[in-house]
Parts: sequence; C-alpha cells; structure tokens
Amino acid sequence: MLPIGKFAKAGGVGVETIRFYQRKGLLKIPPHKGGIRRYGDEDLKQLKFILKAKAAGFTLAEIKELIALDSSDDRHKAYELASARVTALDKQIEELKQARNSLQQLATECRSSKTGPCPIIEAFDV
Amino acid sequence: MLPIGKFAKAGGVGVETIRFYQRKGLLKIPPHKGGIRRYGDEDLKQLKFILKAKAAGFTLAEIKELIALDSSDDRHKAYELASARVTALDKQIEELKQARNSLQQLATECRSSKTGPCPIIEAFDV
DNA sequence: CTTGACTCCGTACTATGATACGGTATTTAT
DNA sequence: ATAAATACCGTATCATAGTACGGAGTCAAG
Repeated sequence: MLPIGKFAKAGGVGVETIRFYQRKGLLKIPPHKGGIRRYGDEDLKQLKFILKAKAAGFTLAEIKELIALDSSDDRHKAYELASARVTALDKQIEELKQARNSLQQLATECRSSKTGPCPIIEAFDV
Repeated sequence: MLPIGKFAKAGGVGVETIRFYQRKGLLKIPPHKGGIRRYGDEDLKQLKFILKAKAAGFTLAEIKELIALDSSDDRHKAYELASARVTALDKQIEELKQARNSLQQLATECRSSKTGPCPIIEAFDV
C-alpha cells in the first residue's frame, strides 16, 4: 500500500496528475487510515488502464465512461465505444504512416543534398 | 482570389481558425484591396501544409518553425526536426497499433458473448 | 523530539488550439 | 438603394489536460 507519491511514481506520472484524475472521477480516493491515504494494486491497475487508454486516443471523459462500463453489463455500449475507436485508430494510423513517409523523405533529401533550402512545404504536398 | 470565408471553407476549417493562425504567424495576412482581404493559391497551399503537419503531430509552434525553415537554408535544422518527428511517429504508430489490437479484441469479445460485463480494464492489461 | 519530507485539500494558474462576441465597415443580391 | 450576408479586428471565452501554490497536518529518521 503506497502513499500518493510512490503511487504516482509507480505509474510514471506526477502526484498532481493523480489528484487531477481523482477529481475527474477516474480514480477513486482511497479511505484514509490515519491521515494519509494509501494505494494498492487495484488502484495501480486502474491508473495503468487510464494511461493506456489515453495512449489509445481516448479522452479522459471517454475513459471515465469505459471505467463505468467495465463493471456494468452494457456489452453493446462497450462494443460500440471500442469499435468506434478501432475505426478512428485505423484512420489515424494510416494518416500517421503517410505523414511519416513524407517526413522521412524530407529528412533524407535535406541530409543528402548540400545547398539551397529544403522544400518543406512541398514535401507535404502529397 | 477568395475572401476569408471561402478560403476557410476550401481548407475545411472555420474562419476563426484562419484568423487564429494569422495571429500565430502561421498564415500571412494578405494586403486588402479595398477593405476586404483576398486569399490565393499560395495561401491555400500554406494552409493545407499546416493542416497536414498538424496531422503529423507537429505543434503549431513547430509548424511555425518549419515554415520559417522552408525558405531558409538551414538544412540541418530541417533534417533534425523531420527526423525527430519520424522517430516519434514510429513510436506512436506502434503504440496505436497495440491499442488498436487490444480494442479490436475487446470489441469482438463484447459482441460474441452475451452475458456479464466486458472486462474492459483487463483488455488493456497487456 | 524535532526537523525535514511528504500528504491533504482547495483554489489558481498554465499551455494549446481553437471558438465566440460585438461593433463597424463593406459587399452583393434584389 | 437598401437589406442580408460577409468581412474586419480586438478582446473574451472555451475545452482539455494538466501543473503549481499555500497553509495545515502527518510521518519517519537521526
């Protein structure tokens, strides 16, 4: 059972971020045994979930919804949220890949040739 | 030569966004021939560049830098910015792919089985 | 048994990227 | 030639996701 500082560190975020997520209702505030609140495995799991869901492009509001859904029986809603995000992710991944390739080419050109400006704006003119 | 409303529409953004980019120095403010400013092909190209660079994950501040660089001869800086972003994009694309797969699986499970909650938090427990 | 680090909690501030408002001026369509 | 739609510009407000501050309380090591 960790105090907030260790808990935050275990998740790789700052203390203030924990408190922020608590205020938003994404993490519950543990009962305090004598003044200082302590966090356990479940809390850490929840925090890691939040961070991964964030990395998947969910907003905090959506994550809150997912957490509520996690213990509910609304499979349909869960399915919808997940598959909408899969679709959005597919689109985004494609976009990022394209952008990546444009940039890679730009980088290569900028490195190989010696003089004159890099046509940065042109490079994205796909 | 388009007035701001048509120009914004051509780029798929709102008028206020154009004005915002102008204030930020990402778009230049064209001279006004008799009260109303008009935008041409170059402006549209620049706007589209901004939007694509944004999609590539550059911040507006970085985009401003890229635009300045576009007409400068600092190939080295351009190379650095581009390749740093390529690295970041590769990482992000990987992350998104993982997230995508977790979600896809979650969606499938939520659809196929009929009862009980979807283990949403578990699903990300990779 | 104190001193320094950590916690608690409320409130305020920050950064980023827009969006909205409002008064005046100018177009454009009828 | 006049009314509705646009444009101009400065300033204000918003949403998201934090980050910081400050005073009071608590804990742990020397």
